[in-house]
Amino acid sequence: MSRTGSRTTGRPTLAEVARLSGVSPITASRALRGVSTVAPELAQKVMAAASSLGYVANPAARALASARSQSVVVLIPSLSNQLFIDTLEAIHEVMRPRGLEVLIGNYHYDIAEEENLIRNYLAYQPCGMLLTGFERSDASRQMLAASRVPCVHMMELGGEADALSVGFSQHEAGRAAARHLIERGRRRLGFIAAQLDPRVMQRAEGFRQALAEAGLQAPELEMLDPQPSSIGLGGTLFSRLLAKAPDVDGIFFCNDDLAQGAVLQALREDVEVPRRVAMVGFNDLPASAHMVPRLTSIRTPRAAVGRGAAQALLALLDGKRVATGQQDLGFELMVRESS
Amino acid sequence: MSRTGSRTTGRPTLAEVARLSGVSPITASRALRGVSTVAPELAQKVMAAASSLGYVANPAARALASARSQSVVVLIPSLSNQLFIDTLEAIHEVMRPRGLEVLIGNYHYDIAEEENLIRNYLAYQPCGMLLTGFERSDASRQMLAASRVPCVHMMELGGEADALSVGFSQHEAGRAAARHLIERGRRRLGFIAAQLDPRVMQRAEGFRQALAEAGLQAPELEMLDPQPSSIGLGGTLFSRLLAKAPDVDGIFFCNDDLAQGAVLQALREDVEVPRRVAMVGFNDLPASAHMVPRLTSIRTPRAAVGRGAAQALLALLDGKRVATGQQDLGFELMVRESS
DNA sequence: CTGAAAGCGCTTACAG
DNA sequence: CTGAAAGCGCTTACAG
Repeated sequence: MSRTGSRTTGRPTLAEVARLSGVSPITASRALRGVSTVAPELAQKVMAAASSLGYVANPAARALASARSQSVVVLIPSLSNQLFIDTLEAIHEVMRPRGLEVLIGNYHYDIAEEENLIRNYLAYQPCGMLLTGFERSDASRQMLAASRVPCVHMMELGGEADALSVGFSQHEAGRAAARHLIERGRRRLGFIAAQLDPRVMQRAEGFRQALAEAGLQAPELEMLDPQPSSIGLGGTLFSRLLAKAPDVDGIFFCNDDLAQGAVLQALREDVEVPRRVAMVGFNDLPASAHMVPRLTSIRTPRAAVGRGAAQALLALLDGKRVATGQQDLGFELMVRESS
Repeated sequence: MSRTGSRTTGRPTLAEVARLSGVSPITASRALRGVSTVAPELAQKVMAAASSLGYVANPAARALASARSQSVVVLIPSLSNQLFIDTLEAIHEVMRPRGLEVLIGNYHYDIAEEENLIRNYLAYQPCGMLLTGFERSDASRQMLAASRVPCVHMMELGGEADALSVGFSQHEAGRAAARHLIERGRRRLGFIAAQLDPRVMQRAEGFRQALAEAGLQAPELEMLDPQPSSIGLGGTLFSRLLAKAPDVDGIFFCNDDLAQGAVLQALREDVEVPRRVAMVGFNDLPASAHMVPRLTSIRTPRAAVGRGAAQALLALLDGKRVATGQQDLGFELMVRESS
């Protein structure tokens, strides 16, 4: 009946493109998706018709018909940590040119929230998922497995045997920080950390191991605070550690914002850095190289992680079995003035 | 034929929920969407069936049938400016509980890229759009108008008569910065800016106007650089301005990262702040209150802008005509040590 | 290499 | 307040 069709969108449809180019809708569909079986001349015609009409495929119809959307879900624990912003940008740069939409889910370091996000996003039938690390609820793991959506894990290495991951060894990074301070002649090494997510704790372990290897264990010089990491907290924890253990002569911070807060607090309290206390940060956030003194920090390959994870996922989607399960992108110690 | 149905998703469907609760699919649909005409007892049954099956509606099917998705598109010029992160978070906090998905488009301060994003996102049939400011291409404007998708503009006030906006007066903010410095007795006022997007230029105008009102115009003390704003650039521009005009005694920075870079550079060059040069930043980013000296800055209501814009859009969707076209959320001058 | 038929899982009108 | 019918705009299988 109703050709008055208030149900239609007004946007050009595949059928119109097909009509204009004199082929069937299926052929038009194939041509537009770049399916190779279409004769080049027909494909040309279809492309021309599509662009002359300003045709853009309806993603909902496409998803419904194929039971798979052109969306990739990325789950990250925080948006306020610059770290993940860089990773997200890199993911976008890889995915968008391929016509894939990136759905971002921030679970605020809350495993139950991540589970809800997974439940909801699975309904979108994403063609792939990019996850942060390996810690999640059993329910999350089951939903993910049942959905058979291809996943790539970011930031950490490891996980189950068949898991794909792109990241670096958090443990080794923590170790490298400690060894650098030890090589600089420091003997009373502190560790200041916040958030305390799995990756922070892996760095803590690496740090402790290096101290143990050098016979310099000092659990009394650790300040672990579960609050979110921030500049303000870094200053506070630094003051507290110094008051409690005036002989501390080197500190590793689990994130640069803490280190930045500490170096500013030191300036305020006239504590000489690095003469009295050397400092090493983590992530090498943009501000660190400009601090006074300039912060030594471990530069993490966060953009490369996003890019690598996105590319690994694309390879999976293209049916290319990815060669290696774990991609270790390493890290780099940027030695500056604070150590 | 194929009840082997590899086309189905395996996920529970509305039909199954309907069968389990003994109603028709339409009634189940209505109950799940909270359409009020459904008898409470039936609605109860449907809800129970849905949750026992773990039913989550297929957004693609929903969007296809209703010609409208449950997605809201947010277009922002940058992700590396903490400013927009806070706005995005606030938007998510309002939208997600309502079951709306937030699609984020970053156009990197590039109007042509914004146009592409609009073209592509319109295919998703979003139920609404949140835009940054009013500057965009004619094509963008036409597509938006033709789509009839409800829009709310963020950050700036103004626009066309029927435009909805939530923000604050960038012009007044620039003026307030200048007046504060003048009240502090400063007479040679500089302006350091980067990115030079429309909002920066509006602040510049306000700043200039206040100088003019006080007879203190000094165009030679303006350093405008189109590069992206960053801490490093702030330090560089500050050094350059000081070298060029040693008598500058107050500076307004269009963004806090520039001001942070300048205050750190001043520390390095032994330029006393505020004795020799007072500084006022913009946005009051988290690090500013911790600088040495602590930065005076204009705190912008970025989370409130996101929240307000999201709520205004929801009101529009609910058919409540929003009372006011412009929502001025103001700003606050945070006076600290640098001025 | 191309196409006619069927169907993806919902909601929109329209009745009653 | 409830439902049978039709349709949203694509793609999947199946033929040829």
